[in-house]
Amino acid sequence: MDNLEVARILGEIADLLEIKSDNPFKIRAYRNGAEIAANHPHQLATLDEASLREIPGIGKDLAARIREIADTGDAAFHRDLLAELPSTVLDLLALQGVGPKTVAALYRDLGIRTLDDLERAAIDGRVRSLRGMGAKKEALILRALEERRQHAGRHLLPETDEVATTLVDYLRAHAPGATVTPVGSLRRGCETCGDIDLLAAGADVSLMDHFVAHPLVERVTGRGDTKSSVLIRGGFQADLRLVAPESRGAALQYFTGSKAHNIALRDRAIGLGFKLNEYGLFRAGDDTAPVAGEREEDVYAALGLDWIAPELREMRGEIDAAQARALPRLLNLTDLRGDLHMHTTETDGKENVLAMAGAAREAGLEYIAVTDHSKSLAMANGMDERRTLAHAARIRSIDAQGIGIRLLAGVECDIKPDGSLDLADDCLAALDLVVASVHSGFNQDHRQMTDRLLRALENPYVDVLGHPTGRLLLRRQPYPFDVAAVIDAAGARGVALEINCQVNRLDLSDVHARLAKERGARLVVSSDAHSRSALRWLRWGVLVARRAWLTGENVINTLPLDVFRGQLRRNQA
DNA sequence: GCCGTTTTCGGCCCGACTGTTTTCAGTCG
Repeated sequence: MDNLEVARILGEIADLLEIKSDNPFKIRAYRNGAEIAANHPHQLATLDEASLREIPGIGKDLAARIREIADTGDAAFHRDLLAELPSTVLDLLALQGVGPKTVAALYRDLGIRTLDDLERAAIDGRVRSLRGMGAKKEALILRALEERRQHAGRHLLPETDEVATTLVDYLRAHAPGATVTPVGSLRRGCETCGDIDLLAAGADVSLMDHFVAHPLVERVTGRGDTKSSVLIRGGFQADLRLVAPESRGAALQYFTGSKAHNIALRDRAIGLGFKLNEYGLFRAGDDTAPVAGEREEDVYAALGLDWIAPELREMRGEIDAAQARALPRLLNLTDLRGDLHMHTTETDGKENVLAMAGAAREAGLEYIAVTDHSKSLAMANGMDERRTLAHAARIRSIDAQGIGIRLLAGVECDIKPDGSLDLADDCLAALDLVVASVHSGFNQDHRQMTDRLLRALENPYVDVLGHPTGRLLLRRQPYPFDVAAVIDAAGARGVALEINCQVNRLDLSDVHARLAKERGARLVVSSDAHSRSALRWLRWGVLVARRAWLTGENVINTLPLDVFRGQLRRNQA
């Protein structure tokens, strides 16, 4: 019983209570409990009730529920709720614009239990018969259903990584002599993954028996000696492929993809008188002795190419660059010296400045900017000018104590709908760094949103444009605006563009970040952490940066603090 | 459901936006 499963059940309880219009604070307690479980560094299932109760936010009831889940796999309270409401209504809740009240009304008055039920009702015009619903709401629901369809079956990268890691560890334990590696979109670092592809080289066929018997496996959809497919709880498909050790490199290459990259590579092989498949690179007409196959590097080398990092294998020019020996030296996580976007208990973060600084120091960072929210974000307890300056004074006073990491006093300042900033210029000027972000008014049209962002960039105290496109992966498209124009304006004014590492944002995307690099804009990779554990997310932003062909030189928070400060827009001549 | 304690009860981040209204309910963040 891992923490994620505990979190899933607590989260479902919260959702079900919400649909039932139960006490909002009780709902919050369960939701908070789910978040605690998902982010707790230790296995909750190994803690007794007294130890669980020591965790802030876990009281008598939640401790008992977590113990029950750990011991029995579920909680009676959860089962009772599911007896009142079918679990399929939880799918409705995931639709953009559909909340618990709507779900409750749909279920109670129209008997809608599933997404299919809802789609039929919306098409038939039955949804508008409900109090408070009209034609627009119906259209909204149909659009949300369509968006969901586009994303169906895909999962966020970290979620996929977590399940894959569980499977890989398990397979390695059952095949100690073999090498087991995640391949496919996960190895390429794609922002979302459709399935989990695993490669085992040098394992006995019996590994397949272990694979299909894994406790997370819900259904076995294919079972062979070299390839098996299963459905994993949580909606993942996972494939395991077995190859001989001498084919490991070729198989890694083949199963990592992308498809387009592989087609181009095989085409190149043919042109050079070879044949490339998952078993090796062979001279045409001779399948017996491979030219390369054990090491992936050798496959590329035999084709006259430098080894290409998996993140680049998307047919975006990597083969030409590899042939020209001109591939970039990609950014590494250890290159990052600073993190420029994080929140504390001053607004909606979970930890105080000192705790966040300590976690960043432990993560090996040399400096951080503390950037709590500005006043427009009332739900996050955003700061007005007075609080912003007082907070900055506290941050600087902690910094002055010398705590082994340097602190910058910043703010994440809202960009208002007209493009003005949420805090007065003299306040922004008094800080070390300002991240400016859009958090509301997403429904402006292309022209309005472009003007809004361009106007924000004109403010001389804006140093970084935070999560520039506002997208939420698998949930919300970027707001419409002229991305190239905004990138150009940022580049011209010396404003850095953020790669936000929140796992459902990853914003800028790889494609836009690469555009930014090509247009000469500078970038930063920032965690947007609201808790200590979220600093780990920097890893995902680095993957985006790598997929964007970024090197350390393109990302200014790789610089030592004194040099970095000179690169901030506010400190430029 | 959790928390604190001068309080074992009473408080718990709440404003913007939308679509439905005729003064508000629901959703989002």
